[in-house]
Amino acid sequence: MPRRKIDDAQARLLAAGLSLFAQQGTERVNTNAIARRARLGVGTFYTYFPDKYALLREIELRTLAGIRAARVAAVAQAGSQPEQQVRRSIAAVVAFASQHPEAYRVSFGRERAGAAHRGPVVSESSRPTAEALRRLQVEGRLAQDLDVELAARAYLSMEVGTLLWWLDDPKRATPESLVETLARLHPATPRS
Amino acid sequence: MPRRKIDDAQARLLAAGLSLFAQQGTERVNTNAIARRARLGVGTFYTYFPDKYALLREIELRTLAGIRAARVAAVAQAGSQPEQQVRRSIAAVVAFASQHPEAYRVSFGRERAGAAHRGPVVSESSRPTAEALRRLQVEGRLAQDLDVELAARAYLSMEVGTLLWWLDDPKRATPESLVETLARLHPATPRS
Amino acid sequence: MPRRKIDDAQARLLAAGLSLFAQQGTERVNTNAIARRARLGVGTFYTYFPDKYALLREIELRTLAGIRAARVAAVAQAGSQPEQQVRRSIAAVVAFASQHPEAYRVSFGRERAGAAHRGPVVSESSRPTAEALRRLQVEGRLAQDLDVELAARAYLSMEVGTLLWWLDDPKRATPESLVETLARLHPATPRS
Amino acid sequence: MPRRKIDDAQARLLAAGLSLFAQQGTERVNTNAIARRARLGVGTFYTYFPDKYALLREIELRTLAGIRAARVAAVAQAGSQPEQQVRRSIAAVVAFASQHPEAYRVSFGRERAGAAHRGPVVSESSRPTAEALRRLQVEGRLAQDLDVELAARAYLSMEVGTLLWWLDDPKRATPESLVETLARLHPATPRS
DNA sequence: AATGAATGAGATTTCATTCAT
DNA sequence: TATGAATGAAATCTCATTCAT
Repeated sequence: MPRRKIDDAQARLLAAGLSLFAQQGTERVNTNAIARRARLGVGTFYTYFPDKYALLREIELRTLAGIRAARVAAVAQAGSQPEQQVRRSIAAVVAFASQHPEAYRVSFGRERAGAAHRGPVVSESSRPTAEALRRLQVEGRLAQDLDVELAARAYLSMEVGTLLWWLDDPKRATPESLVETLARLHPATPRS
Repeated sequence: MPRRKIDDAQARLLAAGLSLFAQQGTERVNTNAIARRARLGVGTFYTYFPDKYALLREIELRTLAGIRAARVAAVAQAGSQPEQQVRRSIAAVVAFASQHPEAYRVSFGRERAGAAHRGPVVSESSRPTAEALRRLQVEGRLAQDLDVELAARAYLSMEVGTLLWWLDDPKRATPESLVETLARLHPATPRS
Repeated sequence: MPRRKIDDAQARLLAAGLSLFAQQGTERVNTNAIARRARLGVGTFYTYFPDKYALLREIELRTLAGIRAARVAAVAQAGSQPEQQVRRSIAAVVAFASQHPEAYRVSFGRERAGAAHRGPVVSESSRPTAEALRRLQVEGRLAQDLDVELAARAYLSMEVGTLLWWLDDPKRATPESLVETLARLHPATPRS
Repeated sequence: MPRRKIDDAQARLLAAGLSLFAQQGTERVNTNAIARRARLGVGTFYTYFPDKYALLREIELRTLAGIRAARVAAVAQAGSQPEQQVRRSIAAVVAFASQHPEAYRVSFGRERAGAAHRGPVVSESSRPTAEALRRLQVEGRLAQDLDVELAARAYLSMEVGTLLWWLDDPKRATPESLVETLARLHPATPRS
């Protein structure tokens, strides 16, 4: 009997799942296919995940964590200027999506929820963005009557939607123009 | 066997499908359930639609047409001022989503296209928005270097994403604040 | 409402059934398709035939009657010589199959029986052949110990099987060579 | 869940299919019934065969192989005399049909291939018979102008048709009379 | 007599999950 | 732990037949 490190088997299942979900869509993929792709027995799948959607959720959580880390690092590198922070943060997400297109699409894509996919739908928290906007408001650099919660949520929707559209066909735009456009439309960015 | 007015059966199936899709999600609903809800025989479903996704597509197309019509009417009522047009157009869509929450969610929701849903995923064309932006650019009322195609697509993502989030729990915001926020973030809206 | 002569409707259904059965096979064809092809309402089918297999049976019976008539005419034209009669009879059947390939294939072909096809399977009676052989036996022109019933049945199997094989691809042989071969192998034909 | 010897399940399915096909006909039998008869789950059928017709085809191929082997053995046992070979070969097939009536009927019977049965319809190759006839022709023991291909095909049709007719009711003839009659009508057999 | 919308029994097929090895 | 043959609930789709018009 094959003896691999536990993490090896789990990692193989995650990779297999990610690859198949991205290629064929969440619903068209079944657990047997994931196990086969991972070169594991069909029963082994259930040693690591209770079902297909648990694996999907794990992929989503890891993707979210990756994006969060990328944002934090980018903001840390940026100076204290809000505009600089916004731009760096956006650039970090665009880079992430570019480097992990499968993970991004599987985690945020339309072809995503599933028959029995119950748990809370994964989405980036709008908290950090909302708080950053509030800080600007306090400093008087942003219209006082803007609903920052709503604006933060709206901005994130835009970011996700635009990146998914871009990943559908990366020739649609350069990463630079994406960053530029998203930055300009960001609530914190002043316009002429 | 029951004889009803022609097209009655189709209308019943559309209504039943919309209702069930909205309640349970595209994948959890099967054709038998739709037919039963419509008080029709299981085979009758297939007299009107080749499969579940054809019905879904029809719902989507009707929703799209409804939104388009609402936008056109709103813009026609607005004067020639671009800002007024933008705001009216947004208000029209918010009203549509508010009045047809099931149709909006089923047509645009993350609760996704699904397994065999092949046809082109429905999404509003970003054309009209892009052209409106371009006109403003020509008139010098919008930054010359903005990528209007990209901005239009980004704006629509924002609008859809925000409305879906709102419909998940309409207490999250008033329709007025939604319109206000979306209008402010619209690419055509100048900021202080 | 269309008013046609009764026989017209029945004839149309028979023609439509023959054509569809030959093209697609007995099982792949359904009553709705037959009615549609006959340009009649789906319900009209049941005015003339209780089900698909009744129509099939009617086709078979007509085919058998046609073959019988052709044989009788051929034998009548032949003189009193048995060999001449055999050859003419065979030629008549080959001509029939050649002129009505659909009817022959539908009536005798392998792709024939059906789910609920109950009635007696259609096959040419071996009676006339057996009696002709018996007459030859009495006259001392055929081996006394030949089982004429069996021989007659065997010959008919050969004729039908060979003609079906031929109709599958008529380039396989000329009608003349078919007649020649079948005649030579006929029990009544002397060899060497 | 039950664990049986590998291939046991396949063998059970083949036996169940043969039995049911022979009893009720190819079309009246469904995969569920086959699985049930084999005392296996409905899904197990699809582990071994893609559909009903794959199982049927397997039965046909095995039948064909069995007949071929029986013929080869019989001819090997016979001496070098052609007539002896012909008679032994026929006797072998009659014995096979007698011992495996279900397999013979299912494989060759009018109770036809059916709806979706696509693969090449099974039939014995007429090659060996044709070549044997040609050899006799070369040796001058058979009329030079006989079309041996056609004669071989005709003979096989006769054999199959006669055996099927016999199996419909074995009281119709003794195996010996069948062999005798088929042998006499065989193209290679001289007549008085 | 003719129609065709409606019907629902029944067949096919998939796949998450189990469990003896 | 790992395995994969076996399972059966459930979904899709077909089509012979009915019957109000």
